Amino acid sequence: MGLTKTEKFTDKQNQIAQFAKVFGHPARVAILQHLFRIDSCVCGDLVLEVGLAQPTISQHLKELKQLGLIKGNVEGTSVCYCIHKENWTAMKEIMSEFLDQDLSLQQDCC
Amino acid sequence: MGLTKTEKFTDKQNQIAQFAKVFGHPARVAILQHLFRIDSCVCGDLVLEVGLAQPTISQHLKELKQLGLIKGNVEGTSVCYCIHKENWTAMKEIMSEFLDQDLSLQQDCC
DNA sequence: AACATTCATCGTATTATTACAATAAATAAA
DNA sequence: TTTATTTATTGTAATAATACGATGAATGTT
Repeated sequence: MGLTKTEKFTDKQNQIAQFAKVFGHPARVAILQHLFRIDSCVCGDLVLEVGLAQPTISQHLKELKQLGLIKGNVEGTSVCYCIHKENWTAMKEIMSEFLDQDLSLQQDCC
Repeated sequence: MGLTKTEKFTDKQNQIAQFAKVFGHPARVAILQHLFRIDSCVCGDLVLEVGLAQPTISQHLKELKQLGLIKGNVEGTSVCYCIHKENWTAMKEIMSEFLDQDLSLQQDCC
């Protein structure tokens, strides 16, 4: 069917998956890393930086924006993007809770 | 096209995306959480726990195994799965480096 | 106003992912 | 050996994701 059965899972599980999915493409990872590296906001040079076509970058930016991880600000003819600090921190909280589960209890039976 | 242009990105970026992608489905999140919760290994009751069909679970387990995040051990007619501790720790290292980028330098111009 | 620049959106081809029925493979139990 | 149990694999239908050309929208420049 190709349709994720969201209703079978908890809100938390769906939320983790949603964040993870947006990081599940190297272009979006590259975009975010670039936004972190450049301490001011950045616009269309992401196209040059990442090396994909402009509509493709725009599409990836849209997904990052929809999840709230970045903000976009129109500045004249270009658009300035940056990390959404508060939301990034909130996301990190959720992802860390998942990633940092206690391994010491694990039996490693295999 | 629908084909990720892996060659445009660094190994690190592709690796981050690959780990993130496997967490990008709530069923796999649920499977991993269950493997963490149960301090011994677990087999086919993941089907009951998660609520998807057996071939679907088997497919998700395969992906987690291929990335090295879980191990599977045949025990009689059933298979015992558990977290691969070392690889999980290594993955966490890589993901943390990405998630924990320094926000304090960010200008928040938008 | 006319043109240029930058980004978003639309349309669409291609590939990937998800889910499951059917079936095979492997082992245990009778 | 036959039967049951458990998991993996195969095949396939349906949906999602990726990428980009073409085009539109918005603003700046001349």
